Amino acid sequence: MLDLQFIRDHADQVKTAMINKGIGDGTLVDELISADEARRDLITRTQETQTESNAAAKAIGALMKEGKKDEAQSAIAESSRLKAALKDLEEAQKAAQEQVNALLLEIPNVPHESVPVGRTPEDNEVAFEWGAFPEFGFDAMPHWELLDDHGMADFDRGSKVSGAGFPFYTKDGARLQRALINFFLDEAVAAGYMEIQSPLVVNEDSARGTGQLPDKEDLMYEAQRDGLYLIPTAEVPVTNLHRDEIFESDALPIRYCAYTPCFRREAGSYGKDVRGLNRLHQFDKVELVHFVRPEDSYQALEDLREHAERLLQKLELPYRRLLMCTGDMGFTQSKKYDLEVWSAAQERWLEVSSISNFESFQARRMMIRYRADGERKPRIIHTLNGSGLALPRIVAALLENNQQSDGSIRIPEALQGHFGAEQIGD
RNA sequence: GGAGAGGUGGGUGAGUGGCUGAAACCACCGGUUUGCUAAACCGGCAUACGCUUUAAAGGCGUAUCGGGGGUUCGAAUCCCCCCCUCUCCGCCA
Repeated sequence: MLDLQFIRDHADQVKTAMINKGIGDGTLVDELISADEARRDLITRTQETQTESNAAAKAIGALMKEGKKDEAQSAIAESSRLKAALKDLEEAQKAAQEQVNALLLEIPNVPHESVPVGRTPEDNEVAFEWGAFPEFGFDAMPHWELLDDHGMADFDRGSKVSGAGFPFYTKDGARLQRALINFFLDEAVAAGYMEIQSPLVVNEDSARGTGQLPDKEDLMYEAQRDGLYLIPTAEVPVTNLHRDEIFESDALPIRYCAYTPCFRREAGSYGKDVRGLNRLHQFDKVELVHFVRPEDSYQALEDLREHAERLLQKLELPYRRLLMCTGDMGFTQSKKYDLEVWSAAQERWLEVSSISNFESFQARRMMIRYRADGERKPRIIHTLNGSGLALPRIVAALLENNQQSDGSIRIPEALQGHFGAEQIGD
């Protein structure tokens, strides 16, 4: 969420941001500001009454001690009267606070000035392209056929055991998963990230902290009986790791990498968009998370992006980088890049990484702060995250792009050590 | 899952209804002393919110002793629910 004071001081800027993100016409901002005025008025009145009440209670204590029972008695009557007034005020104040909170949660983050204004995915800016599309002298097979030919995955039995979107990986398929996970983690650690393993379920507070609640509960599988959610991304547990903490100034930046399975309920479209590994309910991902000082966050975004891109280059996968436009970037982000790899048989781009700067939007809700040198008041930090990388579509592109005329699949050199072979198939 | 004991400021830890936003000690920051270090001594040291010409700073106030609710004129202290930690038992990778 945004800082209320910031919204008050920059109402027009926030309204423009909402319109550019395609979220309402900005009238919510005016509603919020007037709700906040009402709230503050009630707070002031409540506190004044509370002050009187506290003074009265204190006086009663003193009178009792001196044995002046009669005077104490009339003071108690006065105090009781104040208490009744206080109760009404407190209820009104609580309601006003809730209204402000609810409105505040509906105000999206403000896009960075470098973000292109636009409404649809067509308005995203292709900022960079790398690598050449492979040329085949034969009919290239989509990855689901390649998986099948090499016995690398079993979708049918996955459906039987769990449901659609929960494949088994088998033989070289399972080994390729393991190789990629290790490759991504090793690269991240070499780049200075601290490797951690996180819980795969989180409580409600954590889901709220990173913004999955209250609006996106349909995204997550829920263990209702225990009040827990299966994580849709490691972003949730890893960012919440430092919820309600105050860092010393020399503790930042902190950079984590974490491998986790991710669980997503989202019922997507049908047909070839969701064929094979294109869209799953459970998939594996290495996530990168940064906790940084505000002044460092845009440099950190570029560092994060470059790290993710280096992985694609090492895997020799043609990719492009999109700078997401205001309308397609999401509610909580202030700037976001997507990386998409070229899937040679499907002849389409597949999103494999999403890299975002949230500025203070997440950290404010989670109260993650740091104490700047010489400053008394703690400041909200900035958080960022990005995939480094998500596996299924990497596997899809890897298989499709590297298929050979003899039916075998070449493993990129950088991955051969982790995989333990130069190719799949004879 | 069963039984018991606990959760107080960065840490240890006092505090069983008004004198406690909270003793004391440690850590940390500033100062005095000092050839340097150490020691000693003095001072400071939570967070959020509201008000204050809301630029800071300062001042005033309110709330917070795991979380929520209740009793009371008044709660860290009494009652209820929940969460967490520890010990023992059970179960288990």
